[in-house]
Order: sequence, then C-alpha cells, then structure tokens
Amino acid sequence: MLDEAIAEMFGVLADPTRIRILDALSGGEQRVCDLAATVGISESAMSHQLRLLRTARLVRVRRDGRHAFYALDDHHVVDLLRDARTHAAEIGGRR
Amino acid sequence: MLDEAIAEMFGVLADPTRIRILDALSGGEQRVCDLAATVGISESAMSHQLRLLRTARLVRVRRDGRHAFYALDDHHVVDLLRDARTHAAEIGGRR
DNA sequence: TTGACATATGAACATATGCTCATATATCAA
DNA sequence: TTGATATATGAGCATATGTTCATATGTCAA
Repeated sequence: MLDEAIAEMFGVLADPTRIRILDALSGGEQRVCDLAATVGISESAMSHQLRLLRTARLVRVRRDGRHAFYALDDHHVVDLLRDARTHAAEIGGRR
Repeated sequence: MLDEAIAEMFGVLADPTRIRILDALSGGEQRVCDLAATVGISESAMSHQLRLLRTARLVRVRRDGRHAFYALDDHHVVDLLRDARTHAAEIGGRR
C-alpha cells in the first residue's frame, strides 16, 4: 500500500521539466509566471505541473493578491533531490 | 542535461512493482524466479523489470550457472528508498 | 545428445502521461 | 464597471509505459 504511494511520488519526480522546476525553487519561492520563464514552458503547462507537485506535497503555495508564490514543501524534497543528483552523477561517471 | 538523467532514474522508481522488487532485495540478493514469486508477477515481467533496474544501475547481477542473483547496486539506492518512504509516510500522516 | 529449467527479449496492446488550446476564475488599475 | 493580468482547469491528442504471449538463449542432468 505504501509502495503505491512511494511509486506515485517518484512518478511526480520522473519528469525533467518538474526537476527543473524544483531546481529553480531551491533558490527560494517564485511566482508562476517567473517559473514559466525560467524553465521555458508556457504558463498553462507550468500551472498543470505545479498542481501535480502540490498534490504530491513537494511544493506549497502562498497567495498574495493575483500572484501565487511556490516553494519547496520541506527538507525531504531537498534531501531526495540531493541523493538523486549524487546517484545520477555517479552513474554518469561510471559510464 | 543532468536533470534528464535524474528524471529518468526517478522514472525507473516510479512503479509499485519495482518498489516491491527493491524492497525484496533490501534483505539480500535473490534469484529471478524467487523474486517473481515474492512480488507476485510472471518471470517474464520480472525479467523485463530487472533489465530496467539494471540499466539504471539500481540493481546488479551475479550469474551462477543457470541462475541470476540480483541485489541492490549500492547504498544510494537504500538512502533514496528510505527518504522516499519517510516523505510518503509523512504525507500519508498529514492527509 | 535430449529434454527440462532459468532467464532474456521482441512484438503488440491497453492505459497513463504531458503538452497545447480554449476557457474559467480572480485580482487590480483606470 | 471595463479591460488587463495572473493563475487554474478541462478536453483532446501524441507519445511513453507495463504487461502478456511467443520465442530465443544458455545451463544442467540424464
């Protein structure tokens, strides 16, 4: 049962666009339109992606007027990304 | 560029069957047929899954006669799974 | 050598995923 | 209120994914 939840969370992380979004947010919170520009996708696509990340509790929102500021949800996200990067780098090095 | 590799690795982890396989292997190496029985999928499906895990360097093989013993590749895999489990458990708890 | 067993792989099919486009909702400025 | 801006969401489409079935390869025992 928990395996299903874990796989689902990895599924949310299994997209280069979303990894770029999380990378961008590792520097601090950002608005949707700025994120879209940084990552290089449409604001619509960004909104869809952020919903997935929000549902998975990988990011959280803070609303202010007509803006929505997104940030990484907690330290686990940072840890996961760091470990993944380390592993990916080692694989790359070994190949 | 590395984002692509990271997303790809997460993609390999983004399946409950493969999470169960890795769980099973956390207790030590196992043969393909035993893994198939433990996880509850056909040996053919298991072979396909193991190839993905092998390509992603999440598991490694040791061949002995007509058997193939699979094991977790290194400690990063263990770390990733532990962090993911922790996060998933917290999400579950918060919901 | 034959037959059985263990594993690997290709093809095909059903479902899931990520994008675009259109549209909805909400806030602010004039 | 009106128009502009910021964000969210539903539908539809093209591609990716995980399984099964059939078959191939390789090892061992008789």
